[in-house]
Amino acid sequence: MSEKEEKEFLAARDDVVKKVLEAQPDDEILYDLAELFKVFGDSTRIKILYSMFETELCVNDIARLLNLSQSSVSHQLRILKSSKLVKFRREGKSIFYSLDDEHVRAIISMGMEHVEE
Amino acid sequence: MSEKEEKEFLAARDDVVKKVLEAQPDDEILYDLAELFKVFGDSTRIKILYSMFETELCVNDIARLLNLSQSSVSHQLRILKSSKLVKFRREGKSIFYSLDDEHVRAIISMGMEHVEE
DNA sequence: TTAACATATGATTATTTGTTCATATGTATC
DNA sequence: GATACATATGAACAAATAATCATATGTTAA
Repeated sequence: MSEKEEKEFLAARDDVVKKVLEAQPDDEILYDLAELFKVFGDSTRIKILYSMFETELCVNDIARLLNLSQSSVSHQLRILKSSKLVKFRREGKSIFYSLDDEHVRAIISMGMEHVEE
Repeated sequence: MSEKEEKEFLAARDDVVKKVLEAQPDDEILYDLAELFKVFGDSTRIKILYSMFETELCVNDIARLLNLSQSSVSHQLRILKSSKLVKFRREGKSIFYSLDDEHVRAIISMGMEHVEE
């Protein structure tokens, strides 16, 4: 590369960087996005989410199903709740959890497609 | 709840648990799925991925763009590479990275929709 | 209101992980 | 080959986090 070409290359890169920077969402949004994926990024939580793919389950169901302590399930459900990934309703002594919306299913399905390649 | 109702309730729950267990993918798959989302679950990596949404970038571009050290970017790109989320090509001294496939964009977009609610 | 059951939560601990610093590898130009 | 530049990598350290244990809260039925 000649010296002139070199200069042009650098200027071109600067241009690209500047444009990308303008198109980039606010840091805050990207931070929230990462936080969201972090919730999906634990195998216990993924198992819990997946078990609710077709039906609602109570805490005890999940604990037995996945061979986890009640405490552990409860802790994880709290995280899933606060990320709005699951909703719940009380019925007597039990509390039934289910996936909050179609986004959750869609995100998991997309991930599955990538993994199953 | 009468004692009989109680018994029926427990039997019904057992049934549900059994059915869910049968429908659940292998642990190995769910583990891989969690590992995949874990990669998306860091704000530095999300920023890197997002910056490549429209165009390929070299390591130095990304470092300047996101105000990160070259080393840090390189480490993260290694993780993104091994998860098959980005591909790359060499051009002279530089190495240009880009998103590997449409799944990556789709997963990020889905996440964005959830976050932006 | 007490006993029994279901779920939630706080503190502690062990593990995982992202960044930094130093250095190595790879490429082009002289 | 020597130099300069771009990227990769290994080791070490600090911060984040999931499981466990103990205990608290909430609900039902006697």
